[in-house]
Amino acid sequence: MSGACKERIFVLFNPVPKISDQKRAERRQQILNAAWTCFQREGLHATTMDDIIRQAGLSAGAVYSYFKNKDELILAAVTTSLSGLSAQVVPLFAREKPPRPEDLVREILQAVESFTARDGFDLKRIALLGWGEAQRNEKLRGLMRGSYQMFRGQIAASVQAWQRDGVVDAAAKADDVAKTLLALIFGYVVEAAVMGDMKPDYIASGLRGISTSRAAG
Amino acid sequence: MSGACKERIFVLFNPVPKISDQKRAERRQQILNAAWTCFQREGLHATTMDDIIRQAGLSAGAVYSYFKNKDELILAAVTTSLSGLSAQVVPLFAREKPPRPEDLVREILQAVESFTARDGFDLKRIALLGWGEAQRNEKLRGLMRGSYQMFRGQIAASVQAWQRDGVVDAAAKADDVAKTLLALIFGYVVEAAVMGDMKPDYIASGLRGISTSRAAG
Amino acid sequence: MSGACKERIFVLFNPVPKISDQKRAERRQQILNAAWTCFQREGLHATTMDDIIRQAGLSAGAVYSYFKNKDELILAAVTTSLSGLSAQVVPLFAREKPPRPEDLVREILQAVESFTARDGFDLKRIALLGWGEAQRNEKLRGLMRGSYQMFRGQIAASVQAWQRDGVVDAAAKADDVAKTLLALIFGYVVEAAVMGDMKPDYIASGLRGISTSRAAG
Amino acid sequence: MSGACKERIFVLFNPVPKISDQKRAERRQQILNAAWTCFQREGLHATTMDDIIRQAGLSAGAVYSYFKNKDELILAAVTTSLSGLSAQVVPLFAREKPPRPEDLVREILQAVESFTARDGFDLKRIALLGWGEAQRNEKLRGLMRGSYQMFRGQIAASVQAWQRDGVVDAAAKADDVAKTLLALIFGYVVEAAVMGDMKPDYIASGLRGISTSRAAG
DNA sequence: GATGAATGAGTCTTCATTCAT
DNA sequence: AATGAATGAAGACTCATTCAT
Repeated sequence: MSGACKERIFVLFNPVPKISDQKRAERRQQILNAAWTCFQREGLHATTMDDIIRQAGLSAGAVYSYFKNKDELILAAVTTSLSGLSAQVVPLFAREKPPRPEDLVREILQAVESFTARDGFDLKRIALLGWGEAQRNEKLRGLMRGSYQMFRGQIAASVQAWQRDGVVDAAAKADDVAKTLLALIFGYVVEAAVMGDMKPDYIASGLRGISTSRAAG
Repeated sequence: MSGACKERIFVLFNPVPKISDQKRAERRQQILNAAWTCFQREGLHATTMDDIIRQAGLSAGAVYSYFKNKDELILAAVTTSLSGLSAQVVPLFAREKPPRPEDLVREILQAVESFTARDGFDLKRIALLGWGEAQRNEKLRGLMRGSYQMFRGQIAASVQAWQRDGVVDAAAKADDVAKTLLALIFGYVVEAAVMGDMKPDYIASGLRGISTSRAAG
Repeated sequence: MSGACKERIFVLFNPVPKISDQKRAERRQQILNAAWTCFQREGLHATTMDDIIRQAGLSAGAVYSYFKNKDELILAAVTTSLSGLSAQVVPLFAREKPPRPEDLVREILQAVESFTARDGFDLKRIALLGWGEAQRNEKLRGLMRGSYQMFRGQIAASVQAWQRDGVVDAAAKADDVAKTLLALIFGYVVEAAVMGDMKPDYIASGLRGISTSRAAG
Repeated sequence: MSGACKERIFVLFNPVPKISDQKRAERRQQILNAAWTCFQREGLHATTMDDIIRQAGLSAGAVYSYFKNKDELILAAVTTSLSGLSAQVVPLFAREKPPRPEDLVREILQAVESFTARDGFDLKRIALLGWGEAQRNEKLRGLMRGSYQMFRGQIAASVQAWQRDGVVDAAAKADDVAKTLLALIFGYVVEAAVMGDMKPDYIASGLRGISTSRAAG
């Protein structure tokens, strides 16, 4: 046995070929991108693992080394888009004083738009699919509720600030207003996905229209 | 007794075994109910035909004699719930003068609730799944857009009435307000399905809260 | 109970509606025609009972009252065409003296053509399918062999007549010649069905060509 | 020993699991053999994919990775046997001078026999089934016609050689003779498959018998 | 670590046949 | 006798996942 050969064998048994953490993260993201592309095109369950594998340009084994099974990939695809969106929205609530309701909503929707518009597809559709999936997937539902609960809380805080400033009726229940604004945001996502003719400005404009005048008939 | 006799003769000369139209309609509805139950429990594509067949208590062949294939059953399940809902909502717009925005929205949401609450399940979930499916099913998307377009038009007409009465800013674009209110309705469905803690009143209350006071900071 | 009613009931239990034998035979033929049409279009096993039922313009029950099951219908369709063909060909052998080989073959092929050309389809195709089916259906194979055995015998008798007249080499084995001529007839059916450019005259002409001259190279 | 070492390193850098082309071809042939066995036993459409899968000793998925669907497998089974047979027959026409008609026919039939006799079954039956299938399968019919057209052309060339040598009447139409000889070959296949008592020699003998003597009655 | 061929349980759908009316 | 709705076993095909190389 020659020295050169020994070296080689050493290489064989040494865990050197380990991919760097960064490389791993990139690969994972590559798979998630492929999954998003396929999911938004075909839906969560009508997409096959093979669709995703081919879209990612990897081998089956490779994909399965990043995600244990399809359910986990679905979960990751939905929650990642959820958390990514949260990350975009959170800073909007960090300001000392929130802008007027219609402006806050517009900013949130713009954040949604800027985060969801991927090259070639639209993450809003993933949200839509995710909501449907949450009906049957307890884990996802739990994650989702937690995330939205937090979001609602932040909106409610803004509402209270508005109430202090007289922008919103002090007698209103802040929680109801928060639920209403969250519905507006969710509804925007649906309407944009289904009808296709939506822009954040329309909602801002509509919201201003409703809340401006106030004489009873 | 000639009655019994007549019956027999009727049988003799009438090659009957054709099922009555009413019976057919009932059977169809029975299958649709089974499909709704399964779909809202498992999602559109994760539900198997066998699930539906067993839930309906029929044979495979029987189900397939009412719906050509799974896609058609999905289409029927979604569009039927869509049109059923329309039927509930349309009368609300038939009145000479619409109630105030928050009241109209509350009534619409109540109609949604009363239509969607089936024994044991909730058609709002079907709507959610239907929106997701519309992303990949052109026919469904077309049907859905037509239906919602009409709905929007009716809301816009109410908005114009409100503008005449000074309830809504006359300078607002009625279409934007209509889009906003539709978003609110869609969003309510999502939030109710995902979070589970919604009632029409919350939205009515929240909407009133937003629109009452009006002094800038 | 009125008298009229009794009469009616009498009618009910009396086996009057019995269809006449002739009517029955006509119905049977109607079904066979439908089966032939479907079989030659789609093949024996790719044809469904429903195809035949619809083609015959009858109900499932009606068809099943004439043929116990699909296998029996296949058997009847093939053997009927077989025996029908036999009936056409037999008279050709009844003459005291057979015409020359090429003429006998031509006549047989013409009989095949005239029997098989139905309006809109071609029973030669049924023969083709029948031969294939005989590979797996013992009963059909037995029937077929018997029929062809008899046919061969009649050809062999003609061959012996030819040999007495010096038209065929007296040293030849009559059975071999008979087998050869039968092959020619079968082959014509195949070639006509597959290639589509065949006429009895071509075979007669070819046969004459082969058998005329006789100098070795 | 560095040999073992080299091997390992080769494995390390070469992402192999792709099956070799030869292995693939073998697998394909294994499936085709299984299909032939099943088809000739049960017919094309009465054979189930499961029959073939079990006969091949493979899994469903494996078979489907070689043939897209049943129709493609049928097509491949028939055309492969067609082209395999062609390959056997073509050399017989490559000689400068064709043997006498009965000898050429005998040689062709012997080639048919030697090619079609597989261990345990007989490809002639596949030909029979293929002819039936060609009635309903346009693609197969096209392939088949092309192949037989070419075959006919080669026979016609032999006929012309015979005519130059005075073996066949110079006045005969070479095409008719070719069609006749092709019919003889097809018919042999049918008669052998259906009656079971055929040998190439019988046809050769019969053909000689017909063509030897020539005095009219 | 990486590959992609192989597996086989599971899915959709058809269709021969029956039988209540 | 006649009908055609209903049955459900069986067939074609897919696809998530594994594992030998």
